[in-house]
Amino acid sequence: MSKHSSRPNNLLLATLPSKDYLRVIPHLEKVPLRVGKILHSPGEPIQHVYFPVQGMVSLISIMEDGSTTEIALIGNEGMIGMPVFWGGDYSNNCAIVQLEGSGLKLNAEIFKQECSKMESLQKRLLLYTQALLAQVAQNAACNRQHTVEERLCRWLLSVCDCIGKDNFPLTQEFISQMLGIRRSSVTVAAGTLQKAGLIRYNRGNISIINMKGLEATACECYCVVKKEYERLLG
Amino acid sequence: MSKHSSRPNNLLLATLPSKDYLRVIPHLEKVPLRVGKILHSPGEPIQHVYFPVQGMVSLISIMEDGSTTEIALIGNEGMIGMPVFWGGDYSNNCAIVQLEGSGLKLNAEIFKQECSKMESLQKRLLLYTQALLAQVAQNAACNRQHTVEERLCRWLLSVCDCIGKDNFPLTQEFISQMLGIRRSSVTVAAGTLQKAGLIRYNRGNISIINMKGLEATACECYCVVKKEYERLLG
DNA sequence: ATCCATATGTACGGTAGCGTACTGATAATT
DNA sequence: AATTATCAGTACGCTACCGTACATATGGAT
Repeated sequence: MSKHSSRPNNLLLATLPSKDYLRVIPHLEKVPLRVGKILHSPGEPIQHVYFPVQGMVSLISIMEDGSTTEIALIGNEGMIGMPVFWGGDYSNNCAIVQLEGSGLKLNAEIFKQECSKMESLQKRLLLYTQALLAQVAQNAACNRQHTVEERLCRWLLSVCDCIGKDNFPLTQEFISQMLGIRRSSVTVAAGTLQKAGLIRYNRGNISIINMKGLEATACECYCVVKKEYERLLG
Repeated sequence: MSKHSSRPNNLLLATLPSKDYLRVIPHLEKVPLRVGKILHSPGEPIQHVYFPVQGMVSLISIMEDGSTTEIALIGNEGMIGMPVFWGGDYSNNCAIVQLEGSGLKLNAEIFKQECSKMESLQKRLLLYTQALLAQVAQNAACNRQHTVEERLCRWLLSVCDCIGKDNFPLTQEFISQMLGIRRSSVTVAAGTLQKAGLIRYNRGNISIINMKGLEATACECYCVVKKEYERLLG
């Protein structure tokens, strides 16, 4: 295997120039990302940043009454702990692992030090910031304008892109918390999609059967965000 | 008047160290911000960035069907044209002036050049980025979880903070487009608030009468975002 | 094989907000 | 003063989704 292909499959890191890449790597620790693990909590200074390699992490907002809404969905194209980069140390959101995987962990202080010396990483993270914001902004509008079924389709497609598989273990309860809706609303919408032959549901396992069909049923937001990620992060 | 007090009342610029501040100022052009003026359009490279001094600018998302949703609300604490700073050159959103005012205009290329040489400005804009994202994220969750009346209260309070006055000219039609709802839904909600003695409405003019009462009726999102702005931008 | 926890399906009244349409009020224009 | 355009109030049927509750299915533990 070439030196290049031995790079971790996190796209932010993978595109660093060799010089900078070699500089970060000794500080990175490969860790498993287990479902339910909270990578940072609202209001608490972030101790470590993570570069996901596999799996999926959700950024969620939790209201006073406990209701949850997904703000953004992050996979191996991104980084967890951006407030460290921005300088605010923490945020009001919660980063939680939704699909098993692994990532590269880095102490926040070391990250700050190294980042300040690496223009390539800064540039990359600025672009990633814009992509992330595009996603969050689209969510804000989508939550206001689109139906449960449209949003569910969009979300399933996003998950699919995020982990690069067309089947994944997720309960309807889980999904309902991401979409900020009732569990039984998910059941109904998922049932419709299943009858239409777009997905198959099996006790906590979803398979995407007809990707094109899902895209047609999803709201425009899926494509809008996907294109923007491609434009910004290539 | 001291040299300091002659600084423009844009908080991002106002807090720069003197050295850097003096460096930017010759490039800034004071311009009026007239209602309806579009400062940048979706998908089009941003030519100028703006530092609002007075007035209010909305960042809005426009769907394929023409429906609009406000993503963020920006006043003299912020900057318009952040994609230039992030490196993506443009975004999918539209920046439009909602309340008359003025601002400082700066060519995007010059901004990039100067910004790359000024660490103080970069740091400040990174913190502002986090604040902006906090606002957008809260909107995403708020749009999902809260009622029209709660959101209207929140929005009115935000406008109030943004321009520092308790009365402002805004039609219900306008507000409905910001909140992503029908005009007549605004009428009903505003009517309730008026009967409760919290606001007064007069043919395109809103006065806030009972600020505390409005806060009590608004959702938590108002305070959450306000506190985060204070924490990050002090 | 049985039990149990977990996951999913279904039902039903309730309601917030929509789409649409029409009326009434106020300011600007002639 | 009369006309017009803009803005706000009201009404009404409709729909998507909620809150809640209960029934059913399924895989893992005993």
